[in-house]
Amino acid sequence: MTAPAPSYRMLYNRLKKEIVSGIYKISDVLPSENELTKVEKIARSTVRQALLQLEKEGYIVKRKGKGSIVAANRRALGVLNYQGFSAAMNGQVVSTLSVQVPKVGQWPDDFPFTLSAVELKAGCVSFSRVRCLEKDPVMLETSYLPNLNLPRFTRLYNPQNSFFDFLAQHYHIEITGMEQEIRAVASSSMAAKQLKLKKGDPLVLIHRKYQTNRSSLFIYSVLHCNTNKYAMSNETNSR
Amino acid sequence: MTAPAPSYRMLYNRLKKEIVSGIYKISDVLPSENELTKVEKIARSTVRQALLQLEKEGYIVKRKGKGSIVAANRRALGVLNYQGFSAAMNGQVVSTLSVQVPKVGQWPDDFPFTLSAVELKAGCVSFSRVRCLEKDPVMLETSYLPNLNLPRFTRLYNPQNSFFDFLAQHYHIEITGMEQEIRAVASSSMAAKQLKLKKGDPLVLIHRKYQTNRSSLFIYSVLHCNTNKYAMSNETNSR
DNA sequence: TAGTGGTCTAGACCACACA
DNA sequence: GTGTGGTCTAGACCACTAT
Repeated sequence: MTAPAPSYRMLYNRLKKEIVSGIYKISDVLPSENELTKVEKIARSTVRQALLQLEKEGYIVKRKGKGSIVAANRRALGVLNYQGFSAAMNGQVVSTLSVQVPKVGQWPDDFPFTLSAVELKAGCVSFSRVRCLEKDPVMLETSYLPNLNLPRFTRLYNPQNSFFDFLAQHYHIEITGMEQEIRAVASSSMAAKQLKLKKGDPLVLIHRKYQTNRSSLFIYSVLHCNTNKYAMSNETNSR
Repeated sequence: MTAPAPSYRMLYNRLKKEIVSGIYKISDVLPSENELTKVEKIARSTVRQALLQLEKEGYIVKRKGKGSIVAANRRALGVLNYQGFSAAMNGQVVSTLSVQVPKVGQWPDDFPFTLSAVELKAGCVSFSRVRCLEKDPVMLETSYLPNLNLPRFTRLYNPQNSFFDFLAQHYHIEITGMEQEIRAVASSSMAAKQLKLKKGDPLVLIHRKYQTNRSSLFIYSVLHCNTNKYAMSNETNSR
């Protein structure tokens, strides 16, 4: 059903795992491109494709003459992550609280994305979590996905664990892209409560739509972010 | 002094210019990779490097079996752009107001980035502009750069025009990367006035540091964004 | 001087879109 | 079937970093 992962993707996954799990630590240097070329028995441009993806997502920075240096281990795909991860990494205090366990229901009436007829008919599985950095709640995340070809999801998934890792292990679903919209809003009483803010305090509100390797499966997230203490940051490079 | 641009970069610049200037319009299909390979007399992977950069910045989307399709013409490098560009593009109502013309002075005391001794000593050139979409002010942008090897900048540069284009044409300075921090804040009276908001309304505040092809030259921007009508958006893809 | 990442070539086979 | 972008190979020369 799902296509076999291309080899650059497999190398990317392996390296990402080794960074996140701490086998490579911050400021460590990854094996060089030539080294990986030899060991993995793949062409250098394929190695570079994997490293470019890791760089794009902020796991490594590449320095000419030096190598690929581990930067931080992000949780989020793509663009926005929490600044201050190095501090968080020293203290290791990153935690996740479950606010609403996965439940099956209808899509919200005010759902901020347009849904296909198939998605609408399938109904919706949703769950909410609060992410904390150094015990400060910084993000309230509600995730939505269509109730479609995901047997036993609500029973098997524990929101304390990585959602994307779970999807990969149980259903061979991989995230291949994302689009998002970012706004500043006054916090609702619900969000304010979870993030320990006063109602009306400014929040960054992010709507995300993730693409996956199942071409018609999309995953949606709504994020409320308290940026008082930790800003969101990212980096892009052209060459 | 400045190195000659690599050929993928030259193709990237040419295509970007042709998209921004309207030679290619939204939903037009660019010449195929094979076509560009022939015409430009460069290898396909070099063509792909240029197109990948355009895709990363949102100028095009690539579709297997179809081609590279023009998406929108962004003003900003990299990550965040204003949603609703298609609407803006139909009406063509994108305008820039000069709030503060370029002036030489000291760096602000509360400057949000750490500066090198050289930058500090050189002093600072700054200017402010308001960007409007459909006559709605959506962004107040203040740009800062060190007063260093940029002869006659304050006399020559007109803030109505593209800053990056000006840097490229007069000094051969190209933007090669960017990092940014994003926060939600309550608007100051100054920002509220320029963006036609009430003081205290939520704003997206962005601090940006741009890298250039001059290895020790950085350009800084502080953006206040009104996201009531137009959200900021972006897209990332892994494959 | 040796090793690194950056750029580039000239091919190849594949899955997908479309007529 | 033809053309598209996606993946991949096996080389090459360069600029930069470190010793």
